[in-house]
Amino acid sequence: MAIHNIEIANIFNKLANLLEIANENPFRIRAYRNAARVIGGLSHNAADLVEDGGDLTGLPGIGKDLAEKIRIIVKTGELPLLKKMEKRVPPVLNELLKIEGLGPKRVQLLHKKLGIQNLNDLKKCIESGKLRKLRGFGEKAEQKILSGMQHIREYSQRVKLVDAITIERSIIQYLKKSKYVKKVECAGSFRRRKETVGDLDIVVASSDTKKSIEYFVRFDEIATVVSQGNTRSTVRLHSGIQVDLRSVPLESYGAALLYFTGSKAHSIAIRKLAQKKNLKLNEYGIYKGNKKVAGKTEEEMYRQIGLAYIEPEIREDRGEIELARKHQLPRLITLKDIRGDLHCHTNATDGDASIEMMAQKAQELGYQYIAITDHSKHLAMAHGLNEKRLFAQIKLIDKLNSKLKNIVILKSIEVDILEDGSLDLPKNILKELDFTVCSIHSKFNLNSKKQTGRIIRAMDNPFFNILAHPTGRLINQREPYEIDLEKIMESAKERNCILELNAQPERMDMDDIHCKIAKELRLKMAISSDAHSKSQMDYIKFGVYQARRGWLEATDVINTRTVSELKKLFRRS
DNA sequence: GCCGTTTTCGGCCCGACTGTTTTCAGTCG
Repeated sequence: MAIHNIEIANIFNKLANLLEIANENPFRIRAYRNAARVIGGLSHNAADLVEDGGDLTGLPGIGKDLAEKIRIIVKTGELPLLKKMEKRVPPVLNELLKIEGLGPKRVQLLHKKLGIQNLNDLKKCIESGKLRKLRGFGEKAEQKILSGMQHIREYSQRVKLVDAITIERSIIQYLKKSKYVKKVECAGSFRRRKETVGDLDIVVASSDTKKSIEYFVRFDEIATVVSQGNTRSTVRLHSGIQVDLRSVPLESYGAALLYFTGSKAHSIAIRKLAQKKNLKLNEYGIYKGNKKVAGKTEEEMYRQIGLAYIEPEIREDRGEIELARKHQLPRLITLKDIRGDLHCHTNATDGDASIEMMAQKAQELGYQYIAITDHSKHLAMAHGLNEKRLFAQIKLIDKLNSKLKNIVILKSIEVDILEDGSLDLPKNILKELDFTVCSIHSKFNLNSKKQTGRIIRAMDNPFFNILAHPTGRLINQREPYEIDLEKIMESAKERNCILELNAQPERMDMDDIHCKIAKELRLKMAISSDAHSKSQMDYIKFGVYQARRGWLEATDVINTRTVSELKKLFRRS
């Protein structure tokens, strides 16, 4: 069984937690956490690298020892040191760490002094008053732990970006009304446009940081104020999401924005870079001795440590710092580069607008073209098109095209890839289309070899153009189906096929890491809304965010091209 | 456990808030 990067990262994180509870060397613990982050953020499978006999010690923070441990995990699926630690420290203590307010030191104390092994023990100790007798615990701690125990599961899921946006908007609108707030922006993974966010990190520039915090905690969507100081505050909203607000003077705004945008890996890397140049970098600025040399803007901060400005979406320590040093960063695609949408449904199947209405929306967005891609007959529940109905739709589009001036409607279909790898409609009708979008809507549970083979066989069909939502995953709902995505990308490249970046907020399929791999393979991608209504065509922006996170430039994305360029691309031979 | 153009030993990113303490450890980001 193949070991994924995330599993290696989980093992190291678990080990780090146990070592911490066992009071081991904090720097050794940090080394494991760092390794977990590095492996978790890799764009290729560490397991493949091990199988190919590659050298892992080239990775930052991975030395001889960790490389060997990774090799053992890949070969055996487990790590002896973790087993050993689990004998020393009951692994259930790992669970206690998930309670807000409980860290390794206190969990260790609870285990040692009160013999607490699980949540139930902990609850009993609080009820019997044993807990507050412990040094360092009091009444407040009791309450915090009790409420923390209830929220372990409730808040564990990350929020989709599309949902976070509406919450962010209302916080920002509220803050902008205060006279103490000069500038405000949501930083963190929200600003990096990750597909999901854990919490919202708001950065404020203020003439009076204390007053701005006092204003913030009066926001009417707040359920509880977790902490409140002169420069920062943490709150929990009624929606369940946590919001951290940080308020700094205007001259430190850039530094605070940089610091709280992260990612953590990026922040640490640039901090180390500053240190090498004998500078100190923190959330207030860059300091040469006691003298502040930057802080007001992010541009100034980057410049001061010898880097070009790095867009938030790629601040992940995945090679961007080295390129910024050489001024060779990619010119990331923007929404303005998009000239059309290549995946849209109408009320002929499961959409809710007509072809004309969708075309009108495309014009409003400033597009040059829109492709109509309704479902094919196999998807009966969506009333998929058979040959006859598709033929009628083709005729209708021809008629509309002869009438319409500023927009071209491309004839297409989202055709099902059947279990044997054949397409759901015969070639004699597919050849009447401008191109096809092909996708899997059934038999999600085939094993990797079968599922991968199914897709590659489909690509052998000369009328196959774009593979839609390549992994089928639904964020927080459904795992990707088992496929060898890298093999599919290579096969697509060989056959002049294109992969879709599906911009539906719950799909965001492919993810950032695979977009970056596609770019490295020089494989072209299409960013598509998969809209089922006029308003959903706006989802294209989520696709652009994801593409930017995957380092894509306009040239990597086919729907930045003109109609005639596209038509040439779709002729595979 | 990692790392090195001051180092193969002795450092390791940095600061805020809370609660319980009476000067600071623990936790968090």
